[in-house]
Amino acid sequence: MASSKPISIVLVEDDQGLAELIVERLEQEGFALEHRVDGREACELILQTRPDLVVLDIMLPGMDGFEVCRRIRPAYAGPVLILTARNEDLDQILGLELGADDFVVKPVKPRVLLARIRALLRRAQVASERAEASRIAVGGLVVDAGRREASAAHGAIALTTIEFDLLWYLAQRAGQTVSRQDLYQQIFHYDYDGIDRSIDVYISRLRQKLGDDPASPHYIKTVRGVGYLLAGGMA
Amino acid sequence: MASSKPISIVLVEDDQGLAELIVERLEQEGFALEHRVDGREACELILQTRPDLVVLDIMLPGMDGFEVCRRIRPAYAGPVLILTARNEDLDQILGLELGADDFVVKPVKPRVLLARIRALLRRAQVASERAEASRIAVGGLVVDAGRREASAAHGAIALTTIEFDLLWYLAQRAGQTVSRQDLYQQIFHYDYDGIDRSIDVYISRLRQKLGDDPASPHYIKTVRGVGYLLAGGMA
DNA sequence: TGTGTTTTTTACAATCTGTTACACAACGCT
DNA sequence: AGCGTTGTGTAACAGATTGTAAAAAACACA
Repeated sequence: MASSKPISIVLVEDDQGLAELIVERLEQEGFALEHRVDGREACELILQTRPDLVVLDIMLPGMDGFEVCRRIRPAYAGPVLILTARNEDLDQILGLELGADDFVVKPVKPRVLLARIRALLRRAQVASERAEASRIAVGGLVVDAGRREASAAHGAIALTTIEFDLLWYLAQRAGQTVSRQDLYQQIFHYDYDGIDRSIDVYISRLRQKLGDDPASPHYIKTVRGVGYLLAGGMA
Repeated sequence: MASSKPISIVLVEDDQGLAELIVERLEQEGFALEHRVDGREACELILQTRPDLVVLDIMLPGMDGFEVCRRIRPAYAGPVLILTARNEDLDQILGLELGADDFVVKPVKPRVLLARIRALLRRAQVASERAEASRIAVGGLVVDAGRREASAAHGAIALTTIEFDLLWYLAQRAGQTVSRQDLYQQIFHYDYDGIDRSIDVYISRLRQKLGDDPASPHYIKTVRGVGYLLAGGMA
């Protein structure tokens, strides 16, 4: 646990007494704390410094916690822990799906908060070790490995296991042609016999689900004699 | 949670005779004991395995009990019971505030030790129900181990024992595919025979309660040929 | 003991996978 | 352009896997 750089946490809380209590305890535990009272300032700080975790009070002057969460979420992937005074807020937190990872109801005991923080950090650790990236965006298409689904402008698209694996593999190599052999190896884990047409069938089904016309495809292009390629890349 | 799993205790004690006595008696009571003589080794073991309780002698070769306590405390939140030979040590224990939760003066009678252990575990239980990561928020869903229920935008959802255990296990691994085998092992505590369909039935009921459509599920996705996955991860 | 709930089993329906067949498109050659 | 050859798209089907209703068994509790 004792790594070179201390774990950084941004605390957004307008109650000075509580904030001090929390800061003191967490620093004592070896975390590097930054404390902000104002929501707008906090947003900036979070987006600039990318802390390992954010602790966010809902009731704030200027910009409330919900808004802060919404604002940082697109660009900040770390865990967010919400502090809330009233139980009623839970409905909102859930309803808004604003991407909080946990929440603690006030009054907060430092020990409780600490335990939650540790749990979140552990989860985040696991999540970040697990993959290069769990989400790839390419040409208006988002492929999400955590949810095993793709999203286009229309909305989420449910994919079967093989469909997803295929698309994921293509997405990781967006912009380059991927051979049938490669795809076959990847999907079935043994060599391509040169006869099997199943890859073509899955591609066909994928195109159907993505709303792609094979004659002039938006996403999955055919490379005759070789394989396929997912449009995108930065070429 | 898993009431079937035995309570784990790490004993750090260099007196072999006493150690054996304690180990024997506690194992007889159904606890899972790990015994270490060396302080440094003990530290490692504790931090790695996170036992439910630690019994720690003060007089140790290598690293003394005080030091062990200080070292593990930042990362280990469970109860620590100190064994001490001399009455004088009490001052130190109390004065240093090193975070021990109770202490027993040698010579130790196993019956006394047992009673203290039980008392500590009871206390820790209460504390952990409030504090420990007994709740996981993932993609608009909150799974609460304290209440053994889930909440979505609609509100709280009552779950049966198995339904909850299943969901909890999945929630802890949100974003990863979990095999049927794994789930079966976790729920029934013996190996999957490859025929039993009960996991599928529970998943079905969970989806029903969560309001999830299996054809394009929001929460629990099917990974054909393998198992299931709860959509999520961080961010 | 009776009543309501949860667990487990079973059977059948729905969906997904992998194959094949055939239609069509692209290419090469004359 | 005409023709054969090769490659790709996809409908259709059989087998495998998963979804779920329903019945039976086990359990909980008044």
